[in-house]
Amino acid sequence: MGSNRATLADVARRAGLSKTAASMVLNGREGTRLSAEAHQRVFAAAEELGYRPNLAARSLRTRKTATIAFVSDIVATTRFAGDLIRGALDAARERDHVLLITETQGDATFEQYAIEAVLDRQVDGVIYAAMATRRLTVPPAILGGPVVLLNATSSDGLPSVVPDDEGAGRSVAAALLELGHRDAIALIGRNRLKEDDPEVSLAARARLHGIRQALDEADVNLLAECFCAEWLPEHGYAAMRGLLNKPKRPSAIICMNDRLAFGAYQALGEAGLSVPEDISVISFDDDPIAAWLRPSLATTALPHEQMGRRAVELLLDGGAAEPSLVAMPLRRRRSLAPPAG
Amino acid sequence: MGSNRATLADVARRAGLSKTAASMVLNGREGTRLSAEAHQRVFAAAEELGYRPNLAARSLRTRKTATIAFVSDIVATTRFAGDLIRGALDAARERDHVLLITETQGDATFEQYAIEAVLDRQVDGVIYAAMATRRLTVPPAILGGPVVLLNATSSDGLPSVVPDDEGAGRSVAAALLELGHRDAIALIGRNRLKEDDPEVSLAARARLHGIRQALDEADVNLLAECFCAEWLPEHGYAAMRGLLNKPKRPSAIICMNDRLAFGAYQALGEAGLSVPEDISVISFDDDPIAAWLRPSLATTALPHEQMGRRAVELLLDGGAAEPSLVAMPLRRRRSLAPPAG
DNA sequence: AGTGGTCGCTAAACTGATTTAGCAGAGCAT
DNA sequence: ATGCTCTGCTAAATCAGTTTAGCGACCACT
Repeated sequence: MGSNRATLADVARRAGLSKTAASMVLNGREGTRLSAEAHQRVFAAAEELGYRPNLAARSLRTRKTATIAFVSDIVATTRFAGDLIRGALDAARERDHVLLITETQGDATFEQYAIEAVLDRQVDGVIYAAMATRRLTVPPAILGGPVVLLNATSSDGLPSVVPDDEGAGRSVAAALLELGHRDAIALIGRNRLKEDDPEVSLAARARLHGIRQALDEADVNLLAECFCAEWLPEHGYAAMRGLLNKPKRPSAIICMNDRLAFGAYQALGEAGLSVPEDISVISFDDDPIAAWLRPSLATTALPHEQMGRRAVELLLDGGAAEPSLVAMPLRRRRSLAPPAG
Repeated sequence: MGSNRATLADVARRAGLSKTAASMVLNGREGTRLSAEAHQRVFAAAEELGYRPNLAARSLRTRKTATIAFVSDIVATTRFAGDLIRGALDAARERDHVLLITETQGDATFEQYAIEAVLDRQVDGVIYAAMATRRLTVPPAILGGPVVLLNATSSDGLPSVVPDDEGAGRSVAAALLELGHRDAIALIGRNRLKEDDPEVSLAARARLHGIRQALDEADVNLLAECFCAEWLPEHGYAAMRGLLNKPKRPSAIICMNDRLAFGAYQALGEAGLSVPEDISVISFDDDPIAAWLRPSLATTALPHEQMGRRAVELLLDGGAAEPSLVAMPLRRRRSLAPPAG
């Protein structure tokens, strides 16, 4: 692609100057003593020839490629990935960079390949992204240059970007307390594995912690806590059915994510109960289905686009090594109401 | 990143040979007359030094970068995008290529920028992808090299990859006919704009055509056809309510996509009707929600991963200029049953 | 002895930029 | 006239590969 493009030498020749002069003018180098007229001639020549520098040649010399690698474990299985990438893409464009994307699929061989591929291309930095917020170990090979962890933390003291799940937990609990819910709040989605193993999830523990903190402050205890093997609709459905079989019916449900809430809605619908008149529901993530549900589901949004953007900013503009928390905004929707009379 | 890496000159020196020899051996050039022993020494030296070629230097000379640009309008933000990208990523890796991703957001300025950015980086080819299957005009700037259209066609006679929506329409109708549905099949999701303007959508027209074709062959007419301004749950909900208000209740519903079907489910649930005992539902796309619904929704899957893969294959291995259709497999799920006796 | 061919290998050019080191000429002071 | 600085610019090296052209040694044949 893009053969027969004008080179710097062409520009210099047309301007009647040397390559050196042309290079300096086009790069806006300060402290050079080229005349105003020389500047004019170079700019004019570049313009006329439609000159665009050959970045391969430039980066051979400068070791900069204006390219960032976005290495992730699994892009495809979650549709949140798109927003992460989009945020990164936007921020990269603003800084005149592009994104080289690779996926490891959690496979060591693929990871090895992905890392070699990006290092061979001399990227200026690596964003190492995880699809589930978790702690991980960064492959040593990429530590030679700038690295930012996205949706993950590590023990290497690298800058990282993660959502503020604990804050989200507090918001969620506060939203219910505010409406007057107190002693009949149930929680769906406890999960030992996710809560105890930071390499599986950091979100579960943080969300739970935030919820507990806000409830404790108001001196409120949870009515019930349901454990779920996974955070999928079918588990939310089963948990909700279980709750409805108990003597005391909850006035509000907190689901650990929107898919669980979706399942809970199904169980409530079958039981002939209506949201929010009979039971309020609130959850986490702001999955697209949250807005599609009837009634629309109140939730706290994972700020993926902002996170992607922040990661690029940290990488290129530099930033502290401690984790950078991105707020999860509360989306108040129709699934919330004060407890029934 | 990756400074102090061994260079070809280092390898050559260690092997006691010239750069030329080392280059030829490592590239497996045929017709060269280097001794077996020279080969050994070069390979050993490269291995020992952990040599990896500097791709910037190589591509400066060869004008190949082993990099493909993935330029899309707003693909990266939709939940299907992940699969498109993943398929492309996999196929690219198999051929030792990587993907440079940019997004135009349908904005001419961004598109200009994206195209310059990838051309400046001397990519070996461009995959130009659209979020909605449609006809579009390719920016002339990228026509200098290989281009493949993904989820789109154009009048430029470029190779392209699109889903077989017409075939999917036939499968959907056939699935219902097979179960015995005949005179009470309703369609939700007619839309003039999508059907008539190929720059908006190619899917609507093709799906409709496929459905009609299969029904005509069986000499069956649609009971009703509902027009929807958009293909979102709320529109499916409204359309379904409208259908239930009519004297003759349909035995089966075809929705033009899963989001419409989701809305239809909501209306059916409120009306106290059950799927599939009272009404069968089938649709298009295989959105993740299709499997989460209760009962799970039968649908035809958009083969995004395969499409992404095919696009890379066409680009690198060459292929015919006519559109390459990728089959949309039917997912038989619980929302289908014979019409109620 | 001279010629031609093959074998195994290398020197040097080349890709297109950036960057270092330095040159020619003008102006000024001594 | 000499030395000095300043101005405005350029030659050449450099980055790390690929590729072209060709060299010296050895052998066979006339």
